[in-house]
Amino acid sequence: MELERELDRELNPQQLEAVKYTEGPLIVFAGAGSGKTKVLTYRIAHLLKLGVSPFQIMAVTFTNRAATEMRERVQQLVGDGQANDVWVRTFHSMAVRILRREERYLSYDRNFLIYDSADQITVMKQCIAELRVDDRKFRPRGVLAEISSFKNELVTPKDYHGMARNVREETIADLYSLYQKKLLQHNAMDFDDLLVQTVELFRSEPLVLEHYQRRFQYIMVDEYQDTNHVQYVLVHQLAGDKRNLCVVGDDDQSIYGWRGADIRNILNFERDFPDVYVIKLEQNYRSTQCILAVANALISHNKGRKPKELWTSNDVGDPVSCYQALDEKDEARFVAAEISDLVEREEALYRDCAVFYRTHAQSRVIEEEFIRSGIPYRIYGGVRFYERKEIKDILAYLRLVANPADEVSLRRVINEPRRGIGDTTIARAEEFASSAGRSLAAVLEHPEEIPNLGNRAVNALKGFFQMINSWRKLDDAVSVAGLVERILGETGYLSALETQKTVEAETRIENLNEFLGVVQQYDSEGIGGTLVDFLEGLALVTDIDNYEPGEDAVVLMTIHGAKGMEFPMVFLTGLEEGLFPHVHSLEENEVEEERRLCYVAITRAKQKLYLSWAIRRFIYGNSEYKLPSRFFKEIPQEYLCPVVPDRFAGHGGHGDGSAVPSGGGQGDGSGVPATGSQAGHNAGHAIKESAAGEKEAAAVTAAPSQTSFQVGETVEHKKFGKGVVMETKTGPGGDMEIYVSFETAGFKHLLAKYAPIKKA
DNA sequence: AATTCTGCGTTTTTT
DNA sequence: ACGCAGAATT
Repeated sequence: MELERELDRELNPQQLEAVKYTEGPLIVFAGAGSGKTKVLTYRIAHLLKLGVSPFQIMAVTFTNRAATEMRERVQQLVGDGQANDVWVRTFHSMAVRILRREERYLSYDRNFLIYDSADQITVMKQCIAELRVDDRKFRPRGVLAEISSFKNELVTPKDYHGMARNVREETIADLYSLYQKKLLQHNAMDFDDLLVQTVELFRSEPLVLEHYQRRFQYIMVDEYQDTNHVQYVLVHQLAGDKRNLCVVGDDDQSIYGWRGADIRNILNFERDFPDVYVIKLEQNYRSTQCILAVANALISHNKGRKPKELWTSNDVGDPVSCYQALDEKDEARFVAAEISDLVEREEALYRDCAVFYRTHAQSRVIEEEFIRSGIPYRIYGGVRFYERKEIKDILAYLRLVANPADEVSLRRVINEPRRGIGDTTIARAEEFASSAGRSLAAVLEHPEEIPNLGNRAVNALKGFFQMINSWRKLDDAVSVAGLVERILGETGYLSALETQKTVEAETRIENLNEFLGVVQQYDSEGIGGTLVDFLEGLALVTDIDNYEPGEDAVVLMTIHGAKGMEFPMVFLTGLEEGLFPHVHSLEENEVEEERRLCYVAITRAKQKLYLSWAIRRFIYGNSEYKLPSRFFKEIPQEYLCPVVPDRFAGHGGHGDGSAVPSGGGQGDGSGVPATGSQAGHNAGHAIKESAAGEKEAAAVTAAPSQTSFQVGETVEHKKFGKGVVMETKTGPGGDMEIYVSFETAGFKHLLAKYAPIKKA
């Protein structure tokens, strides 16, 4: 009743149709900013109003952010009680949920962990080493990328063994098999496995599939253009014969081809379901006419797309500003100055502004400039908090507690902090494990059985596992935060950092405290609460999911990260040939995907769009000259407005036109780093010399006790040749240190015990 | 055994 | 420029 009125008021005819067409297959081609999320949320609300149980509705998204947003908006429409029971999840979290629930059918243990890409690389490196494969030809990242595409296509190791056509492919097949074997042994799945295992579960257990098919009467898929083959199969399995499947997407926004997304999934939907009902949403509610005209013009250069053209009843708006920067620093200065102006003139808040770039590497220069100009900002993506060493260490401990088979974590922490379990010990255990046909983890738990192991190593191992096992017993009794505190204390990890007293160690302690805060937060929320749940949450969440719209800060992110968002002011940077479109995409017909990426970036802007490129850019350590992106040429010039960089004229003091800022900019750009780096070098040498000097001074007072070398003695070094001992002293370990002046090699500081020297 | 040094390949995008 | 792996150094 109330909802009905709201539907009529809030939705345009096409949107309304999409909301009300609930039975049978439906595809909604939803252009950028056409109210796609609105349709999905109202559709869910409408289904609930019709009396459909919330348990019977599933909405699948690609990001947690999209899932959260959708869930919240449904909540606003219908109230908490019902909204919470609707399955609004990402593909991966949906898969995990099903797998955990149906663990009895899996060959994995119920506490299986999710391996992230760093873990995957660790495992793959082991596989490569174990098969004695040439690690120049087969690099972990590359092999994993291939394996990932097999998984996306549901090609098993066995399948691929049959398909391999040459030695290289056979090797890949072997690596694939071994990799899967190891993951199973470690009781871990990678991201792709989550989906593959679910599909396989449904294939081998028709009754289980039937259960989910019966349960989920209405299925909606967001961003359908980004589904890959596994996801496609999964969706079709779930939809079953009932076919109450509604997919929403936009072929022009398909930007995950590199991850196996198959644009044909959306283009061929009408073939898969001949009776499909098709709705197109072409009215844009987000952007100005200018921005939209630019976007339309650009995307029209792609072939093989569904013809469509967005329109809007919004204002014409300002033309799109273009800036030709001298280099990446100049570009950053332009962005910073423009944002400062906007905020000063009260045309925008910081949080209204977003800066997009093609690659993460571009963010640093912009960040530096923002710091200099005092602009609050927040970078999403990039080096994540959870990728720092200390965080990975504590996580590895937690993972090992949750999952004894997790060899990747075991190796990581077994000697961290140092407890006398070195490479030799591990190597011996490995040897024994493979000869006995047992896993490394299993063998290490009973060190007395390992041949050739010294008492010290045996005791160290026993101590280590006693510690781990004591935490395992605590697992359910104590909160995750309690566990973290115990681990940090009992391992001596924290005290080891505390004694270091370096700035770096301080930062690590701070990071660990921050992590503890995250854990305490999790504990206090009291949902689920188990260690496994906690670890799973971390594995499936990314930085970009933590976007806080309330914070007044400029947002910096890659264009991929920006998908699904909108900002009043958008700065799209680095529009250069080779960067955007990226070199890696120039060969094949991947330029179209780059163009779609550019289209996505442009259509994030509501009010004002800025495009910039740099004539010269520092890349891979040297300065390269760049050409403007081809995308500029694909936009009609009448919508563009070049920005004359007069704001920098003050630096140079010349009076006119374009020569001035170039002079001023170059002076700034090249002068600072040149003197800076030179000073850095000199300072480096100076510090080394003075340090040596201090040691010399100290050496005078320290009397050499059990000396085998004396000051003034002539010695011969294996590599440095003849020299004269200038000073001797006793080092911290009681070993003799000597300072020798060699004839050819110069002055050296050596440790008598190790250095290959003898009296001449 | 652990730390520092050196040479090499490398970066597109992420659940 | 940077991070990593293996070598050199302490």
